[in-house]
Amino acid sequence: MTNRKYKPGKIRERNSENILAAAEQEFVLHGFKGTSMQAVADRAGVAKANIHYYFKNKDNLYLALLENIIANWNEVLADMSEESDPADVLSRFIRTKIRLSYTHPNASKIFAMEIIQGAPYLKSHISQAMRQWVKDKSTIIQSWIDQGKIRAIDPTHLIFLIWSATQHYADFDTQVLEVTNKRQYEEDDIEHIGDFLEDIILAGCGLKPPPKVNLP
Amino acid sequence: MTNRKYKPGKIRERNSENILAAAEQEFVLHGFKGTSMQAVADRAGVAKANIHYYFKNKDNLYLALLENIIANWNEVLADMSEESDPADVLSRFIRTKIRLSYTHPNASKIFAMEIIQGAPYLKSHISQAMRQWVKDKSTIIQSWIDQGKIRAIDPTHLIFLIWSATQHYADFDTQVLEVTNKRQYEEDDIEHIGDFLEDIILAGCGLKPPPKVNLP
DNA sequence: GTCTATATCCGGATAGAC
DNA sequence: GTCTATCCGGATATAGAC
Repeated sequence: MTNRKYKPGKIRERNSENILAAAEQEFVLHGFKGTSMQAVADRAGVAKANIHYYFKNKDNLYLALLENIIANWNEVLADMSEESDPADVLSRFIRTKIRLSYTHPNASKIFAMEIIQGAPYLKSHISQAMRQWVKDKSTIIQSWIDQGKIRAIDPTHLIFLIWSATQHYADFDTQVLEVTNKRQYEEDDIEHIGDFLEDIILAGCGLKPPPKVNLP
Repeated sequence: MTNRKYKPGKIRERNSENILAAAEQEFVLHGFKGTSMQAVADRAGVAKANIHYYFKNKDNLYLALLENIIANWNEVLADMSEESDPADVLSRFIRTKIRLSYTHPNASKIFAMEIIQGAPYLKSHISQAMRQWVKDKSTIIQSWIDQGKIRAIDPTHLIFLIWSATQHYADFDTQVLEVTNKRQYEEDDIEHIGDFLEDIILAGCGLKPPPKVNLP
């Protein structure tokens, strides 16, 4: 029954968030088709019919999750420009994405599975908003190359490289943790991974001092 | 009915391969739970009951696919040693994996989804065979560092970097192709991606001539 | 070896009492 | 807003004729 004494809108909000959190877990573990509304309901602690009350159907529930995920990523690199310092921008790009993988691993995984399966729900978003985003950022990186600020490398593939290298730690955490024999990531690991990727990618772009190695 | 005149064993083999190929497609498109035996049967052009005759149940069919996939990867880097030339080994590693992503994208995708969902069927393989593989290769890379052949970087994370950067083009091909506005990869694309990744990663390891960039 | 038919169960979705 | 009961389609798996 509705507890009218305590802010009516808050109940809806709290239930809605519980359901979304439960759905996130289930979709990661079993995929879209493999997730049952019953399992989501059990995990969220509500009756199955209530999920339909809040989200109409399974598609809508899934889409609500995807929208949350995309919204979170729109802040990344919002402020980069042709005048920016490349080393600074790339460093922040890498570290922001690594931190997102650490704080929102499930979001990254759901997005990954959606793309791997052919992006049935996100294809239009990718070919529009995301393509434009990559185009904009690539243009700025190209301008850095033209200014001699960084080495001549393909800007689009540089973006793909940073995406893949950082998301790997969220999407494949099971593999990374098993191989490195850890139970979960610690703050130190995140720091170390950020250092490693910044070091090797900035060096790859010619943004680090010359290496101390005997070249052939 | 069995056509006894023409090599009885071959029929079993051909059907088995058809079913595996069809299952690969379906598992990629819909995930493990989302794939129906009926859909696999239709795609393979056999009756549903025959799949159970050949593979007993859905789990076995999936496991047969996973074993094929893993067997394919065991050739990679089989011959690297402490005496090898790092630039040569890393270059071949990168290009072999890119080519595998090009020739067997579905294998990569099924493996990726399995890991993302927590590796329910492969966890033991990862914590045993795969962990040992990474340990062995990391030891060799570390010896290169000790010999001054390459810059001091974390060997394990270098392996993760190459894995993630190369597999990205198979697993996220939908995203890559939509963003770059192509319908499918061409030979030239594979060449270009190989060049890009070899260039930036070898430079990151200090295996390329000093960059022509104004350092701060 | 291959097919049809069927047993058995579980999924999403909704009706309707409270 | 929340719950129980239920509809109905579709899933895995198997039995048994051919």
